[in-house]
Amino acid sequence: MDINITLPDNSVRKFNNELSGYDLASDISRSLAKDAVCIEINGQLTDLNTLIKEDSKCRIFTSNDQTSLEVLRHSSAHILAQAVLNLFPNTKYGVGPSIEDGFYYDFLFENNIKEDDLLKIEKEMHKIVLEKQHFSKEFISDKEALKIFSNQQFKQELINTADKGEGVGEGQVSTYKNKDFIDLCKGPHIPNTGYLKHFKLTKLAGAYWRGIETNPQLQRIYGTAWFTKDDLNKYLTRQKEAEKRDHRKLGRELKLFTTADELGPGQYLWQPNGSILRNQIEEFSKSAHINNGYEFVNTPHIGRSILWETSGHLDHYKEGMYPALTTEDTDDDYYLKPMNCPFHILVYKNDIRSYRELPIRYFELGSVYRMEKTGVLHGLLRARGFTQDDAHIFTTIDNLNDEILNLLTFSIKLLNCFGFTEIEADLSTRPNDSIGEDKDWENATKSLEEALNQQKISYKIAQGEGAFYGPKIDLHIKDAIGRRWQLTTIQIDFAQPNNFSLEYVNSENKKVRPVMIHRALLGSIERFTGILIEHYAGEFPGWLAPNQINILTVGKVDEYLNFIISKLSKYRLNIDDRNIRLGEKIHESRKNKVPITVIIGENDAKNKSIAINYLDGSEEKDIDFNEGIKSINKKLKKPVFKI
RNA sequence: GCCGGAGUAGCUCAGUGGCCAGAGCAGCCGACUUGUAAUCGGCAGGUCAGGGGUUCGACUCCCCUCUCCGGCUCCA
Repeated sequence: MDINITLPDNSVRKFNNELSGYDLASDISRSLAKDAVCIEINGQLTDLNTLIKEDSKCRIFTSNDQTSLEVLRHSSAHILAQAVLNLFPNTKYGVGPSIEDGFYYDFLFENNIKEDDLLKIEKEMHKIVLEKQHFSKEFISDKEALKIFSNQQFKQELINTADKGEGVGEGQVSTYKNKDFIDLCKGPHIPNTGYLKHFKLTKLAGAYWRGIETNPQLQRIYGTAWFTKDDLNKYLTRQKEAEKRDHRKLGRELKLFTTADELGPGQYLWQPNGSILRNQIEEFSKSAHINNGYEFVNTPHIGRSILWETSGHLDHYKEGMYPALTTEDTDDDYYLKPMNCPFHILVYKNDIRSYRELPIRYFELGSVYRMEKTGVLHGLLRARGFTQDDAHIFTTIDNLNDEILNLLTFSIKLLNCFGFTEIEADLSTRPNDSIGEDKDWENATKSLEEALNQQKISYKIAQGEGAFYGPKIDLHIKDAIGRRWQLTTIQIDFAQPNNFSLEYVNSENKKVRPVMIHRALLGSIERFTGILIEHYAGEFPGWLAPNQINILTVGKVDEYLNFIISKLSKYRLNIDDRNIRLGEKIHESRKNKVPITVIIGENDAKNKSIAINYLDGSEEKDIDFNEGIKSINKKLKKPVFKI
C-alpha cells in the first residue's frame, strides 16, 4: 500500500509502509530530523512519533517554530511536575500549561515549599533531562484514569468535569507517560526529555485552583524554557531591561514622586520634577479638551450617602470604596468619591436641558479614591488615590454613534501625541452583576461596535467584562518594549440617567431621557505617567522633560552664558557653572536624563559656538550658536493636537 | 484578601547570638579652577520598620502588626 505525503511546498513523497513523523523528517534530510520537534498531520498537531498510516498533508515543526516552543514549554511543565513528585511524593498536582516566555505548574504541597526549594527542583529536572525519557501517549477510559489518579484530587476533578481540554474527552482521557510519571494531557510533547536544555525556574507564587478565589490556593512554580542558550540569555536580559524601566525605581532616581508610610498604601506625593511632568500632561489634555467642545467643571471629593445610593455604587461597588465618613453632628454618612460621574450628573441636573444644548460634555481632572486590595497595588500603575482625565457626555440617542466615533478619534490622536502609535481595542459586553434593560445593552454594544468598525481599529470582544451600568470600549497601547497597557475607556451608560431621572426637552417639547457616556482617555494621570516613564525609560520627549536643558560651562564665560540663556529662556533650564571637571557635569546631566546638554567654554565664547550632547549619545560640537538653537528648538518641540 | 519573599544611613547594599553596626554613592566642609561618562581629603548621618517575647546578651531566634516586592484573585 502506498502512502502519499504532501508537504507544505506541495511536493509529494511516496512511502510503501506506515511511518512516523520522525521517519518522514529523516527521509527529507538529516538536519531536519535533528531539528524536528513535532508534526502537524492533516491539520492536527501531534507528536513526532505518531504513525502516519494513510495519505496525508504533513508539516514538520522545528525548533525555529513558535509552535515547537510552546510544545517544549508544555513538556517542561511535565518535567517540572515529575521532578516535584520525585522530591515531594505526596504532592497533589493541578495543571501546567505553556505561557508566554515559559510555563508553570500548580501544586498543593504537604507543606508549602520555599523559594530556596526551586534550586533543588531545578536540579532534579536536569536529572530527568539527562535520562532522555520518552513521552508516550495513551488513551484510557475515565474509569481507569480515576483509578490511576485515585489520590490526586485535582486530576479527579478534571476527569469528572471534562471541560478543560487537559486531554479529557467523552468517556476516555489521553495521558502521557515518561518513566514513572503520568499526567492527563492531550499533548503533543517533545520526543524525549533530552530536548529540554535551556531552562530556569523563575519564581514561586500562589494561585487559586482554576483561578477561583474560593478554591484552595496552590503554589505555582514558574519557569522559562528555550531551544538555545542564546535565546534563554536574551530572555533574561530582556527581563533585566524591563526592571531598569520600572517607574518606581526611575521615579525615585529622577525625583518624580514618592510615598510615605504615614499616607497609607497606594497614595503618592508628587515631587517638583514629577509635578512639572504631570502639569505638562494635564495642560496638554486640558487644551485638547477646550478645543474640542468640552466644558470644564470642578466637583468635591466627598458626597452624602444618598448620592451613592442613587447611583448604585453602594449596591454594586461598596467594597471598592473607602469606608463611610461619619460625624456625630449629622445622621448622614459621607463617602470619598470612587468616580466623578454622580457629581457631573448633579451639574447636569441643575438646569432644564434642551435638545439644542446636547451633547453636553463635562470635563474634569477629577481625583478619585478606590479601596484597591493591598495585593494589587503597584506604584502609580495601580494606586488608591488618582486623578482621571474624566468627562461625561450627555447626548441624545441619535447622536450616540457620532459621539463615540469622535471620542475614538480624539483618544487616538491624543495618545499619538504622547508617542503611542500602536493601538488596539477591547469591546466589553454585559457582566452578570449589572443593571439596565437587555435592549439598551444590545443597542449600546452595537453602537460601540459600529464606531470601532468605522475607525478601523482592530478589536476583540471581552465577554462579560463591561461595567455594571453599560458596555465599554477600552483602548490598549503597545509600549517601547512591546507590553500592552490599557489607557482609554469609553463606557455607555443607560442606567445612571434612569437612576437620577435625567431629562432634556426634545423638539416636540417632550421630556425625554439622555444617554450618558463616561470616558477617560489617558485614564488615570498617575497610571499614565507611570506608563510614560516605563515607555521612555525615563528619557522623556523634550517637551515633557522636567529639566529640558542643562548648560555646562567650562572656564570663565559669564557674558556668553547670559547671552545663550537669553536665547533659551522659554525652556526649563539648569545652569551648571561649578568649577568641577566637565566629565563629572556630563555624567550628572546624563544621569538625570536631561534631553539637551549644552556645553559652552571660552573657545565657544570667542567663536559664538556651542556644543550639544543628546541622550542617545550623539553630539554636535563647535557649531554656530544659531544652528545649535535651531536643533534645540526642534528637539524640544511640543506636538500639535489636531483632529 | 491569599501564597511566597523582603524591610539595616536619603539611595544601593555588607553584616548568620558576642567590643560602641559598616561600605560606596548622595549631603555638608575644605583643597583643586578644570573642554566630554564620577578629582582628592575630612565631617556628619542609624530607635537595624514598629511592638512583644526567648536569652547573661538580639540587627541576628520566636510571635504579632505595618509597609514594600513577585504572583493569584480583582480592576465598576
